[in-house]
Amino acid sequence: MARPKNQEARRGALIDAAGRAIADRGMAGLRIKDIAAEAGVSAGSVLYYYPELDDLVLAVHQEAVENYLAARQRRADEPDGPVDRMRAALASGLPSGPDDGMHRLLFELHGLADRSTAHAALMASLFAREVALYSTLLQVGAAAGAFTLAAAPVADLARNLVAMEDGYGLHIVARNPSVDRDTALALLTAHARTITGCPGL
Amino acid sequence: MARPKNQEARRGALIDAAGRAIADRGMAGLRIKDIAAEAGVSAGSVLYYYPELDDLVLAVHQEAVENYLAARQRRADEPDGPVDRMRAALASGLPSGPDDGMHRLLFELHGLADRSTAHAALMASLFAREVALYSTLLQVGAAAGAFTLAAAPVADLARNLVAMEDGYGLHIVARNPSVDRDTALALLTAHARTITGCPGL
DNA sequence: CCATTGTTTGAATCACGTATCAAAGAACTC
DNA sequence: GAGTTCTTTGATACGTGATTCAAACAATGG
Repeated sequence: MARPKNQEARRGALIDAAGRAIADRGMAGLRIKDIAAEAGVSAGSVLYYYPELDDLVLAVHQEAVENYLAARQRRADEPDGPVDRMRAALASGLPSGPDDGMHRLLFELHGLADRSTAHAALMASLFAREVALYSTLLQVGAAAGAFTLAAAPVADLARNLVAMEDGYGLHIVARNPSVDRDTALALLTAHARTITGCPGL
Repeated sequence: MARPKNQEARRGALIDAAGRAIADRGMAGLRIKDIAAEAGVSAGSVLYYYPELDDLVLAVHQEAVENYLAARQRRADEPDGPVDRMRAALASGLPSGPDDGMHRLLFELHGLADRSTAHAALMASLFAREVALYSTLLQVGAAAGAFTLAAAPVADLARNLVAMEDGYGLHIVARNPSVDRDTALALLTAHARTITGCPGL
């Protein structure tokens, strides 16, 4: 036998390539040759590793969710103290601008959820984990005395934060001229200040 | 000469048909024959009225924005008193469920905004007018003494409401199992209670 | 009821992307 | 370096949807 090589690495490269292709052509305009070009191989090779294109897209979604979540967690863990951590978390949830690849990708994939339970599950998991992230931050901040939480379940406050984030993210990525990242962040932060009663945010 | 007939009506019918087709096949899967079938005509007829399919889609978007906004305004104007009006407004902003055609349509069209300035303008206009709707309600409620607004520009409070609404709407339409309409409405209402200081909401 | 012009259709054509496949190439074993 | 298997490619076949178009079909004016 022979050729035990790096199938795993190739798959990974294709996943990355497909992610880029989706982010800048959109799901609607996605062509196999774009993925191939992005990965620097021929169209045939893409099919060799992913005879079913849907599997590739699903892999892209999985990767994207994990990477995005890991990056947010990392950024939120970086600073010291609940206040700065909350600030970091808020900042990490909005696209850097209309061309933020990760957010573009996630919103595109998001759109598959209503017709695919697998994608719906990924989207739901992303949401749940973002909620968990905020829940923890709120809880810790309250315990440390930095936040005075409104009289509502922490999980509810967290869900509202994530929903607002998603809403603004959508508008930023869609190039709504009246919603740029900076104003969105300011508004989101203002909301966070309200629910935490923490003027330092 | 002859045949002065109802070109206008035909166009309208096609716009409706296209709207339905988009809502249930998605932009990605949109085929001219689906629109034709939905309108009960042949594919050729669709092209006869809209040689450029993009024009039809744009018309659909315009119609959708106007109709949606008009419906919201109507529902919000119906009750008496600022509190009930606010409640109606909040209820009118979320999809009735994952199959709410209007919301499905709007989110699909929303996705075109990043590659088309015309669509972006429509989306921005929708956002702005929803913000205006909430701004007015908040202002009136405050003037009437029903609301005690948080110390922030009314427009900012309104934008946050719309953003949260959009975020939840997205999840509902995408069939996130942990976000159904009823919980979303409860959470949105809780937020509205917080910023208005109005327990009656 | 004929002429004119707007409308509709279905068939034929075109364009483009996916899927198939045989042949060439590369890595590894012995 | 011969043999074997995995990998890659480019050419080709296939399918689907968009587009074109000539012919049939109405409605209206005279």
